[in-house]
Amino acid sequence: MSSEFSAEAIRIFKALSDPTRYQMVRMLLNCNELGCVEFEKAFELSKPAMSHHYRVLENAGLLSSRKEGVYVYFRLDKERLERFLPGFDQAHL
Amino acid sequence: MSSEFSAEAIRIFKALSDPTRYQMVRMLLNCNELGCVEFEKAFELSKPAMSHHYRVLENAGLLSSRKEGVYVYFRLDKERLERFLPGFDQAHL
DNA sequence: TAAGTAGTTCCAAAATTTTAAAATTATTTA
DNA sequence: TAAATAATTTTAAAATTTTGGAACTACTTA
Repeated sequence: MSSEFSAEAIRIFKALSDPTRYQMVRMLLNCNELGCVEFEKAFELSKPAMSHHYRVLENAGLLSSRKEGVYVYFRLDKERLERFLPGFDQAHL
Repeated sequence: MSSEFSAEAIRIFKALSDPTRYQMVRMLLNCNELGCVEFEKAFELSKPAMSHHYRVLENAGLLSSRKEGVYVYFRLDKERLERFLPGFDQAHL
């Protein structure tokens, strides 16, 4: 396994090692798509804090975002999740 | 999925989110058992730093240790790893 | 028993991560 | 165009993690 893969794996583990982000990913396992509004409702954090978490997950390649007007929606890259963490969806909900 | 599980999962992701510890676990996927001597040879870190990493992995329940005389050896709890990260061994080496 | 080696614990520092206030950007609508 | 709202970026602070020196514990052996 290449060291390039390792770097990616580490970024993914780091992304999932925060309770907020771990929960966000779990929420996205159920829903096809979720918006900032939903996430901000679920976690009692400021917008900048939430924005930071979106970015960490996006940088790990786990989230993609879509803008609809003034709202932003996120999707989970389940294929990538499955590649690095096969069976995550089964084990973690 | 219980919140107790989540807390455990987070501890496991945190444990694996450090490059040294991630590599340690990968080394243990191959070897049945490895000693501090081997780990200290593999990573250019001080003994206290290595000791810290052993503890983080043990607290996550991923490592168990055995003392033989003055030497300490570690084993990976593959069952636990499989429970929280099914297929980790396949995906990560 | 004294000396030596392996590993841990204590402590403080350096580095990183998490957080939110303030300012900014982008979009909608009055 | 001006006002309002959603989200991001900048900046700085608080919190956590990583690291290693010094001191300590445990075990072996001379």
